[in-house]
Amino acid sequence: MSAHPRVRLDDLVHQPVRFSLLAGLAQADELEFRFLRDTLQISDSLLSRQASTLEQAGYVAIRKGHVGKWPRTWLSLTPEGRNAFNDHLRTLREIVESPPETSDAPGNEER
Amino acid sequence: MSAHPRVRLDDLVHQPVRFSLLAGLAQADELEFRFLRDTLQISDSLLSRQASTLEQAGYVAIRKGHVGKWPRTWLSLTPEGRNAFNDHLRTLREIVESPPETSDAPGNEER
DNA sequence: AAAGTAGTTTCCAATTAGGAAACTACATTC
DNA sequence: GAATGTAGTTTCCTAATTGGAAACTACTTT
Repeated sequence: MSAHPRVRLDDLVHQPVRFSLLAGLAQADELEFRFLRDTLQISDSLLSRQASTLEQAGYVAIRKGHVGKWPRTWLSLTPEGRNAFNDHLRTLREIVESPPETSDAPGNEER
Repeated sequence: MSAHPRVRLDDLVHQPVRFSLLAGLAQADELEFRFLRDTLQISDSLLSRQASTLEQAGYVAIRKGHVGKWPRTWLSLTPEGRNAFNDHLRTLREIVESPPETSDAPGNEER
């Protein structure tokens, strides 16, 4: 018996804040920390930690630079991050679309 | 400033076990408790609790009956459950598809 | 010196997930 | 009629997660 597709869902990707963050990055080369914080409507501390989490997982790259003299941080998706995100979307679709197996193989008669 | 679609995600729907359960029910009129337990590969206790959670939320109907003399339980989606699930899918797509707002409205100049 | 920018880290409370074990209620078997 | 099996349900418990607040770092401007 094969595993239910659910078990292939990536918790790191599934969590709504991170899912939205990755979805944003999947459509832009790079996004600013503050832009993400504002559009996702979360605190600095939360974004900072979620970004670190995703960076540690190898899903997101964090680039530090300056605009004028001010520090600034940009996030982008790594290739692995893009794969993880796309795989996750595929799995979600699979869960939504695959009909429940009627399992009328031998050995499943009513009792 | 309008809310990010993420905030419209329904936690009750989003959680992977419940998401998969609802996805299954969305494609079948009714499914047996044991069938769901086996295909989702979870313990009886977990399915029992998730089913109750979804029932209390009004998303799932639980029907008790007998097959021969043995008790049996079937789950089905209520209309509200179907709406909640479909809304959730719409929101997921919206998050995935809506490009990050470049927000070049006045007042967003570089510093 | 004080206040502001741009985050980061620590702290904390609240919630959740999920298995194990115990329990209910009825049916069958020895 | 005592033990065992079916079909769940409830209670117990541990581990992990979520997310804001507050404190902190480091540099800049007033």
